[in-house]
Amino acid sequence: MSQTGSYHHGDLRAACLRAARELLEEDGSAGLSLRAVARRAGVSATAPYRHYPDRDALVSAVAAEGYRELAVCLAAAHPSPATPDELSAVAVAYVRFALDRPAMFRVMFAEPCDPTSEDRVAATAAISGYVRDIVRGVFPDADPEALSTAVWALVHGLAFLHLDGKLDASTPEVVADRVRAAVRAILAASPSAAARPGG
Amino acid sequence: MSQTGSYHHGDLRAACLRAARELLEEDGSAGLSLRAVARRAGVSATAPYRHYPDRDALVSAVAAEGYRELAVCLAAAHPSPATPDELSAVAVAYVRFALDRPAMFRVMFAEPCDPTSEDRVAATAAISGYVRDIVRGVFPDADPEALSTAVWALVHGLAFLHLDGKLDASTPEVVADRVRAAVRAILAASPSAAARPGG
DNA sequence: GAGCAATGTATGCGGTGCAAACATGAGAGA
DNA sequence: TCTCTCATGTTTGCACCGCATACATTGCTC
Repeated sequence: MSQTGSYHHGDLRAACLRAARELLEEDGSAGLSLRAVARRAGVSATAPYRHYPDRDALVSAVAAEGYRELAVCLAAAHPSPATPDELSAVAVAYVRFALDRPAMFRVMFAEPCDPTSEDRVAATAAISGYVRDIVRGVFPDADPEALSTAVWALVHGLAFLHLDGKLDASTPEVVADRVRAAVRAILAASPSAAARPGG
Repeated sequence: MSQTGSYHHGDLRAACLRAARELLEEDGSAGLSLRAVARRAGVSATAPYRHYPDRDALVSAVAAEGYRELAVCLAAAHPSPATPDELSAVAVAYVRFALDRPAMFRVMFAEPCDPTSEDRVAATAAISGYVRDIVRGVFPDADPEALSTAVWALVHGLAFLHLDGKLDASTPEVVADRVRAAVRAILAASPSAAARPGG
C-alpha cells in the first residue's frame, strides 16, 4: 500500500484524514480545504471525493477523531473522579484540550454541521455518558440528568469563553486556576446563601 | 441619501450591515460573503471594501450588533434578577437567543476571529459586567469574579450544547425546562453532599 | 467654478467546492 | 493465464469567493 508513483494510492481515505488534521493544526479550519488535503496527500484535487461525499463529511470524520482524543485526555486527567477536586482536574483538562487544539475544538463544536452524523453522535454520547458517571459518583444525591448537563455545560462554556478571548488565557496556570475557582464557586454557591444570608 | 440610481449609495455602510444580517439569517454564516452583501445592497462586488477592510471586519460589526441585542434580550427577561429563579429566567433567555438566531450566535462566539476588535470587546465587556452585577446581587457572599465567570460559562455552555444538537432542543419548553433544571441542580449541588452524605 | 477626497466601478488573480466525463489497474471468474 | 469489471484516481469545467489594483464619478470646500 501507498506505493510511490502508483496510480492508486493505497489508503487515500486515511491519508486524507491525516492531511486534514495536519492542515487544521497548521492553518486553522480555514486552511482545511479538500484541495489542500488532496495536495498534501499527493493526489488530484477531486480524488478525496471518492472517499468523502463532501467537505462536511471529511470535517465530521476529523471531529469524530477529536471526540475520541478528548475522551482520552479527560480519562488521563483522572480515571475515575470521585470528589469535586478530582472533577475540577477533569474540567481543567477539558479546557486545556480546547486551548491546545483550538481549531480541532472548533471543528468539534463550533461548526454548523449535520449533528446527525453517526460518528459524531456516538462519540459525543460517550463523553456525555462519561460526565454522567462522574457526576453520579461525586454527587449521589443530585438529579444526575440535570447536574451532568450542568457540569458539561459549565466546562464547555469555560472552554469557549477562554477560546474566544473573553477570559484571559495567557498561561496554562491562570486558566487552570480560573477553571478550578469557577467550579468551586458555583458548587459552593447555594441558593440558600441568598435566601437566608446567615445560613 | 440613498437616491435610486445615483452613483453614490448614500449609506452603504449601514446597507451592508443590514444585508449581512439578512443573509446571515437566510443562509447561515456560509452565505455571508462580501459579494452577496454587495449584490443585495445593489452595488458592485468590491464596493463594501470602502467601508470594511475585509470580511472579518464586516462580520465583527454584525457580531457587535448581536452582542447589543443579546444584552437587550437578557434585560427583557428580567431587568434586575435578585433570586436564583430570576437568574434562571435570564439563563433561559440567553439560550433562547442562541437557538432563535443560531447563525448570529455562532458569528458572535464560534468564529475564529480577532478578539481584539474594539466593537467586540466593548460589547462583551457589557455582558460580562451585566452578569457580574446579577451574581453579586443574588449571591452576595460568593467570590463575584469566580462565580460570575462560572455562571456565564454555564449558560454559554448550555446554549452551545443545545445549538450543536448535543441536547434536545425540539421545543422551547423542553429547552427552558432543562436550563432551569441544570441551573437549579448545580446551585443545589454542594461539595458537602459528597463529603458528608448525611448532611 | 476648480479641485480634492470620498465613494463606487471594472478587471483580474488565485483560491474554493463540486459535478461530469474519462483513465487506470487490482482482483475476480473463465 | 486472459479478460472484464469496477473501485479508485484524473481532467476539465463552472460558479463562487476574498481581495488587490487601477479607474470613474461626484459631493464639498475654497
